[in-house]
Amino acid sequence: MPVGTAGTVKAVSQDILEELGAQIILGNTYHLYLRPGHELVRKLGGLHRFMSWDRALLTDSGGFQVFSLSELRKVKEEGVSFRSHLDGTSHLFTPERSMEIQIALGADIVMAFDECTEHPAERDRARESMEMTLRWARRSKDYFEAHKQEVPWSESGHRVIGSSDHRKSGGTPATQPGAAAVHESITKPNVPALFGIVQGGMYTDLRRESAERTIELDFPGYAIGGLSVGESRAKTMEMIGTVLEILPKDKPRYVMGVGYPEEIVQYAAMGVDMMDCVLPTRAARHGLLFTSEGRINIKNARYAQDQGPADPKCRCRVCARYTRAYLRHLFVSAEPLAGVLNTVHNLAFYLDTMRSVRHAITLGDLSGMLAGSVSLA
RNA sequence: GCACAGGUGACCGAGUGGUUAAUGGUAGCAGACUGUAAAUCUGCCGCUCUCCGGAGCUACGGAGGUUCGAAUCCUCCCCUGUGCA
Repeated sequence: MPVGTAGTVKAVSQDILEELGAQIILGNTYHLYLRPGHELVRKLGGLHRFMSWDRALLTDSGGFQVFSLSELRKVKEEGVSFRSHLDGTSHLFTPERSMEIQIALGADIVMAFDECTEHPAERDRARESMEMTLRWARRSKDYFEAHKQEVPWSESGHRVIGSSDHRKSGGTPATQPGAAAVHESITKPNVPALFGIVQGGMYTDLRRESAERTIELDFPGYAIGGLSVGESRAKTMEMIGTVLEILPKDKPRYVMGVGYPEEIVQYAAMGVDMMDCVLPTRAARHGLLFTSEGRINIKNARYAQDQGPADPKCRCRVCARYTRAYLRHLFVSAEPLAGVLNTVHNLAFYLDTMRSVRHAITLGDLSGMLAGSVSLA
């Protein structure tokens, strides 16, 4: 899942995301609450409609910002008080508030408000954090069940611009004739789903307990959070493996915030269904490209006269059209197009990788990909 | 020709007797980035060695000089800009 924190997957437009085959993207509660404000988004018909994205949308609860904005927040039982990174104003985030905002945004998948435990964390601290996340999960669910609303603008999958009540008019696209056909086969549930989040630091028994007690709350999907926060990859794998043994296989299992191409293939092979990561998009804007030949830093002098595509095996529109020499020039020149093209390629690479994973799963054999994944990046 | 103002490392530009191989930028070279405070951040950036602690050279237009010590003060010369002839 490409990450689109502020209602946009940075540097690429929605039509390109569709072309790349992205089926779902993320939005972020904290960021959209601060700007432009969830009430405004609700008033404008929900986040799908606001950003013209009629495929699936998942909103993160703000739990990660508890971790990443640690300088600007204070965690209490009731919730987390943040000082806005934009203007310094104070805001209280509670599980109920997070749900209220996410419901207003109108995402298809809503995440429980959790505390992303920092690393390293002492055992007692990790337990305390895990317990808090469990209590917040309960509160998130209670509020969500009592207040959830139909997901706006995603019923038919038809893209309808300029009509706020297209469903009432029979779902007929009001404008953009022909556009509907592109997404005709895509249907989404009307009712949003709330996912619980497993925490527990880097302690297998806490992870296990967190998973078991989160399952007791009975969510339609489960996420594993608090990973890739500085621990070794072996540790990440250990935690994922431990939790996957417990989480039900017939529900989506989502590892939050991972990873490098070779990592996400491994996680998928372990049984992970969903992942999101800023890496392909952020790295792209910083000049790092993921290719079948490994990572390349496009700003390196060695590419100044390289007439080949970013990735000779990639079939994306960027690789089909532009040379490494040109991509380097754009980056070195700080041209905005550099970030755009690099992002398109990296997302293509990630989404292609996952398409291959799905294909391999369909064929019943992921081992070949795993063997080959060493060369992925 | 005269009068002012200047000449600093690839470039711009601080520094006006001593912690100065010389502040800052830019350019250049490389690295980091994992539920996005990130089109961001970090390192290197005179030359030669290095056991990476450092060592030795050469440097602030040129040549002399003053001084224990000079990019900084003095003399002459060269060059640039502006104004006047």
